[in-house]
Amino acid sequence: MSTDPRVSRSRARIIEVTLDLLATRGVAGTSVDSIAERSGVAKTTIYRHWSTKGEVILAAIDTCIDTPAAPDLGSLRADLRALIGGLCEALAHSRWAALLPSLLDAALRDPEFAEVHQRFAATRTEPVRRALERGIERGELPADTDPGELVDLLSGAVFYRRLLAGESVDRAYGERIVERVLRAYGSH
Amino acid sequence: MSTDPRVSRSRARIIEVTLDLLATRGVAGTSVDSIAERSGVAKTTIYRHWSTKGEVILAAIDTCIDTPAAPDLGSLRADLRALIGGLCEALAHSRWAALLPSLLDAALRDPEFAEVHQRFAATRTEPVRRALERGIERGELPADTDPGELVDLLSGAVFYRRLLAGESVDRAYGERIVERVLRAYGSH
DNA sequence: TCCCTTCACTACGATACCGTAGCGTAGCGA
DNA sequence: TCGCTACGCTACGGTATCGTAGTGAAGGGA
Repeated sequence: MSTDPRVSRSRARIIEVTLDLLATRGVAGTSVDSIAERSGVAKTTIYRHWSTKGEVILAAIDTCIDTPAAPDLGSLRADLRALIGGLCEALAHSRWAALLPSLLDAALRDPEFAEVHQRFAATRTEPVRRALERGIERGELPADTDPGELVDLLSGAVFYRRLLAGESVDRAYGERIVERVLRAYGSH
Repeated sequence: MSTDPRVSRSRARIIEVTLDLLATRGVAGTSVDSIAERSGVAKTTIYRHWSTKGEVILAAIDTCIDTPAAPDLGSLRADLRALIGGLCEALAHSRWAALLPSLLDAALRDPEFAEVHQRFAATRTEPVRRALERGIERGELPADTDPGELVDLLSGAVFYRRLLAGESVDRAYGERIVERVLRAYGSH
């Protein structure tokens, strides 16, 4: 009952090429024909595995979700430096970052894409939220701190710089942002 | 040498409908045929005014650029509250906000769209930068303050909340962010 | 009034794309 | 070895889209 190696090979090639095309041409610019051509997998085979273009693309994007390493390092500062620094690196190098603008756009008009984006965002935000709550419990942050606002400030700066301003971000930048934001909450 | 009223009428209708379509269907989903159909202006007429679909869309987007009111209110806090509050309102209600994700995506692959987005971003950030420089001169901010970092934090939080998290932003939220960020720079 | 511009309309040609059908082949597992 | 499954290939039908051509009507300015 194990999977036919031909199946997994086809699927892998299709997903791989689809991700490449998504990164360079975006969701709207990625066609099934181009996936077939670039992957060497016949178009009919693609439709044997997924019944619709949208499903292929969603399946490909789904493979990009990477849970950020979220260790409990014992202090809010250390946790945030690790998390936001990691976010910067992901935004600079990961596949997800390359197709994020396209995903964002698609999510506006298609609930299925919206759901995938939602899942991405949650995966990224959740560890930050947990670190913040630990910080509140430890007294590193005021008890009435709004975690959402902090997430907006931390993640926002990084995303803004990368997506809106079009500049690069690295771990050092992320750590600078963490230091600055912590100061706004009285953490020294 | 004044313009034929028929010309300006056609142009206005085309731009108007194009903006509507861009907001609902995005850049990729907006076709010349649909613009013609919805506007009542013949497709041939559209091509009399612009030689390419891309030019029509760029012309439409161009009309969305609105320079934010940038008064010198005498204090950094007042200036930022006005500017970031205005940004929140623009993100919540303006046409530009509705087509921003699509523009962002298009800018990744087309230098013409990138240039338009660049102009948008500059129009928005420039007044903030100037307010920050005035704040540094007045001593409301440390002399070695990096204005870019502040812009990232202020605008970033707002954009992140609206575009990435998909929640709404209003003037009150913007002002909260301003207060929080100012605290990080020792302004009380 | 009269001429010139702009317009709407229909009809194209060309291309790209989606999703399907049929057929013969090659690889997998028993 | 042998049957079954997945595959590649070619060829469709249907639709959407871009951009162009030609014609006749309507609106604007002198």
